[in-house]
Amino acid sequence: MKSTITDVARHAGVSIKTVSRVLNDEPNVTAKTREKVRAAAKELQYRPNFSARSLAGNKSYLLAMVYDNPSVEYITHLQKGATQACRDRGYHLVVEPVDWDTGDLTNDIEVLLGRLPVDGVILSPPICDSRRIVSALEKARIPMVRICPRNSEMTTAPSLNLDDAAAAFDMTTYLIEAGHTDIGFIRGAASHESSHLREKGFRRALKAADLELDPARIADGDYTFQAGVDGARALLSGRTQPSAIVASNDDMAAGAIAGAGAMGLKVPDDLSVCGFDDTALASMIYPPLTTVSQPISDTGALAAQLLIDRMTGKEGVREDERLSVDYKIVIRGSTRAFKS
Amino acid sequence: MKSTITDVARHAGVSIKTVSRVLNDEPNVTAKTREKVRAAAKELQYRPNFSARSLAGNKSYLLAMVYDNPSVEYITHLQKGATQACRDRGYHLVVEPVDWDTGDLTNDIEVLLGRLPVDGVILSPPICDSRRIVSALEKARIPMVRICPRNSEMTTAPSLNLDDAAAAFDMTTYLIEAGHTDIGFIRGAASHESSHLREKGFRRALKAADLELDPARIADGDYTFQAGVDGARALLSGRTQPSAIVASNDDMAAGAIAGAGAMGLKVPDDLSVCGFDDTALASMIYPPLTTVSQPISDTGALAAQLLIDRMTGKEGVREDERLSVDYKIVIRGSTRAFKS
DNA sequence: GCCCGGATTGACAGCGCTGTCAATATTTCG
DNA sequence: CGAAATATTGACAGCGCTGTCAATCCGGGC
Repeated sequence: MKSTITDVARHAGVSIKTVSRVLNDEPNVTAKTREKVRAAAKELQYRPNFSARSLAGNKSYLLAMVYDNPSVEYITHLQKGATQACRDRGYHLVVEPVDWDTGDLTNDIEVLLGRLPVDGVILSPPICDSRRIVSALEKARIPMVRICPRNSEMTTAPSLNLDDAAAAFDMTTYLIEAGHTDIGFIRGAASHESSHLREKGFRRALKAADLELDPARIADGDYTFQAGVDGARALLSGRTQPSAIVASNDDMAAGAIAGAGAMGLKVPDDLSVCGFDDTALASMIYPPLTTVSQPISDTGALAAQLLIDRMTGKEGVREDERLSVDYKIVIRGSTRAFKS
Repeated sequence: MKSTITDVARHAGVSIKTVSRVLNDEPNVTAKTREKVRAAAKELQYRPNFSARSLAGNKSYLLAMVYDNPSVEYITHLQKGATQACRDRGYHLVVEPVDWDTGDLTNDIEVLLGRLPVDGVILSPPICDSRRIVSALEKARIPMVRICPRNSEMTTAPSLNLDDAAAAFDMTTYLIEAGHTDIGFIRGAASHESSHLREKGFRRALKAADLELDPARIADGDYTFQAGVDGARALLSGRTQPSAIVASNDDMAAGAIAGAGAMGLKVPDDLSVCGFDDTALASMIYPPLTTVSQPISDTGALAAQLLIDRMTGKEGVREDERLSVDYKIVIRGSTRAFKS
């Protein structure tokens, strides 16, 4: 039933090596031979054996995506994009959730590397900033791509960056242009680089518009709904209140809306609130969130692509790449022009 | 640097076959030999080569999880549980999102099967009900576990069921006991078996309490937020209004709350609303949802476990299993006792 | 027509492991 | 105590493929 490369070779009247060449798109095969082999393979419904290929060629055709659990949506989209890119190239994606806090991270990775010979690793935040993991991978000479790393100097491995600072800048500027001059900000988790970048963009936008920033207008947070509730409460309980709040992600924006509601403030009439990430939640709450949409799925695809092309020695892929992906501001119902 | 089984054998002064036996926990090795081999392996930091093992043993130590995109949370939790179970047993999980609607499902699967020799497949809803996929797997003799299949007769492969009907029954009964007698229901997507079971449980609970069901109290839906909005609008715009609504999932419950709000009804004072699944959303909206919590992650783990144990020929795993996993009703703020 | 260089093809040796089965050690029991 | 039964170990042949390198083929220049 299951045909091997030998069957195909016999069927096509060539050597197995030639069949191998055709299947791997190697050069030095005449068009005619190539055709003959393809036909034979097709007729026999031949599928190369994964393990044999891996063993002989010392490649696994497997990429691993290592992640803690930043946000289910984020991960799912990343995965979706990455799998798609893998599939197009004959690769597969193995998922490896690890535990940043409680688990034995290093051990997890060692087990992974030791046991499964993946050809490359996609590191999503905040894992991409684990020095131990990165250096373990470097030592094992396993190619990797880091997604939105906090510290881009840590390694020469390529990374994909969403320009969080620019996005936060644009979002804040949008509020300013809508007339808001007193704007609060709720920070994300300090362990994510995005938190810092978003805050930086926010500050820069105020400065660009010549607006003072009262330190009391910045509240700590950790990307959870509850942090949004608390953040809003902190920001709104002073003697004066900001007319808008920029939350560092959608969950916190939702929390901020809830928190404001609990204090009797209506969004967007009494307070504008905007989020970040354009998660499903953003359009599931009332009012729907004005937020920043980033192409997560494309990012995942790009990561896989980069990794594979790099291994395959494709052109145009230098060491040490820093790619940026697009974003856009999505304006919905949670923000409105300032009215005094 | 990288040690092979031969190195370990030499180091321990035994044959490679004996090393192999120790590593695979096979019988017929004396405790002393076993110890010696273990020590040697440890000292050399030996890691068996995945591909070689797969090739020689005709196993891949890989499970695939095939899914369409029912809900990101659902999938993420399923994955989390499954990976964990895999890791404990030396397996890995490959994710394979496929496109139920637009894509070429059969082709996707064939490519998967042909290219990657997975040892087993976990089918999540609604993929588990694709006759073509199931029979393709059967033909290829690849073990599978189906999660919440709609049609349990389709194959003898084991399946894991969340007892949706019982959960809906309990949830409805809870509302009835809280004094509600006029209860509306918003259906899930017809393509998911869960939708039908949840409706069945709802109906059964009414009957058990001797309550009439007005057909107008059932609204169609498809598990999306918008469907909840529309469903609520439909249910509430009649001459009389129900005092509670059971939505078939959390997203729709959130939609129902929004829809009711838009009509001037306050939840839970004017209307009780409950959801299903206990997604993160459930505690992120105001009021937080009364909902049904099901151990999705455990289900994923169980699925992987079942698959692996079955292949390994473990005891206590019969063909044709139908396992149920627990659920519990989580009462939060979106429901309250009926007041006339 | 003959020789040369490059293009094409094939023979063969593993990759690192497991399955088979035969060889050897150990135990059991009459 | 010896033979038979059983437990433990090892030799060896692949698994299906790719890398290496040698063999063969082809076209062009003289």
